[in-house]
Amino acid sequence: MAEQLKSIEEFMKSRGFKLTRPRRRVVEKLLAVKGHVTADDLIDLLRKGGTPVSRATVYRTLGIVSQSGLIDGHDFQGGKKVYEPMVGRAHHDHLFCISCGKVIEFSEEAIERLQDLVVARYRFTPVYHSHKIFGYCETCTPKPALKARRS
Amino acid sequence: MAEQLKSIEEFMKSRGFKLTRPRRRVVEKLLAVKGHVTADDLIDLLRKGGTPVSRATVYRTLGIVSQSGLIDGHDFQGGKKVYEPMVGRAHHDHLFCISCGKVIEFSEEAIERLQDLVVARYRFTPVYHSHKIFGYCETCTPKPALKARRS
DNA sequence: TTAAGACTGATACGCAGTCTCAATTTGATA
DNA sequence: TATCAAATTGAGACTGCGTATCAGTCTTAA
Repeated sequence: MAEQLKSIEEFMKSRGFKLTRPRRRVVEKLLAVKGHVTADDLIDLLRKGGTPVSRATVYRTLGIVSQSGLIDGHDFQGGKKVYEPMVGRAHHDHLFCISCGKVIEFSEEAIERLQDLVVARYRFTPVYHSHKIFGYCETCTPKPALKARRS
Repeated sequence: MAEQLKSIEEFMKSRGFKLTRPRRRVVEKLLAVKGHVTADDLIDLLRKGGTPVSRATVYRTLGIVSQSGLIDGHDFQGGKKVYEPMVGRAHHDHLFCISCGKVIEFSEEAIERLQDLVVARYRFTPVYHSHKIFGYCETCTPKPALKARRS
């Protein structure tokens, strides 16, 4: 955990940013939460935790740290970005349940390698990618015996 | 083209929607444009074409038709959705150049099949997916001889 | 201590997309 | 063809995420 913070601090230094107290609060809170959080979640958590940080700073900090690859931002529902720490974690992609909102992580080395082939084919230099599969999770999948869910 | 419109009309009928004149205008314009268009592009094109359709109707129509899989909506830049007709086209995914905005389509059967394995593993019922690779296209990729582009 | 520059926070703003609701259109039926 | 209930439309108000602004604060180095 302190290790993770250190990585982020180093990244920021290398880019000429300072890890100020408000920024540290944002990053620490993000690292402390497991799973996905929105910017507003963080703002709330910080305020409730007695260490409020302004919206602007939260957004700015997330923006800066996102560039490092140490945290990832995803857009699942459209219009609300969720963040998750990636420090020390392997890359993964997501299944998103369009009924209950559940997020399942998956990683498939073979897909990653095929992506390498694809980008090579187009002489494209990849920076990051987003691979999301939307559908119904096991519990939300309409059972054959039941009426199909009305969309 | 008329064929494509027919497919869309059938889909709408099957869902209890009418293909009214404003909706037909939106769909026809979308089919006429090759490549990607935003909702605002369509609104402009329709107005300039002398057959204006209100924002609300354009958005509603795109929303309805999107459900059919006959048109696809993508979110490349975050905050502005682009649509493309898919009628009679094979599924494909995208490379997006974060420097010039160029969009390259690719399709990789092997990746699609691996996705099937992934969803089966989690007993997930896929409805649609989005696989985007962001980076630099051939012309925007910084050449080794040149200074690296500042992000 | 001081000055330059980075950062913060309150809030105004931008903008894509949705909602509202009165007016209009549609299409099934008589 | 006339009628009417239901669906749709359009103008514009509204929502909500995220960004820009800018005066005031904090750092840092001399």
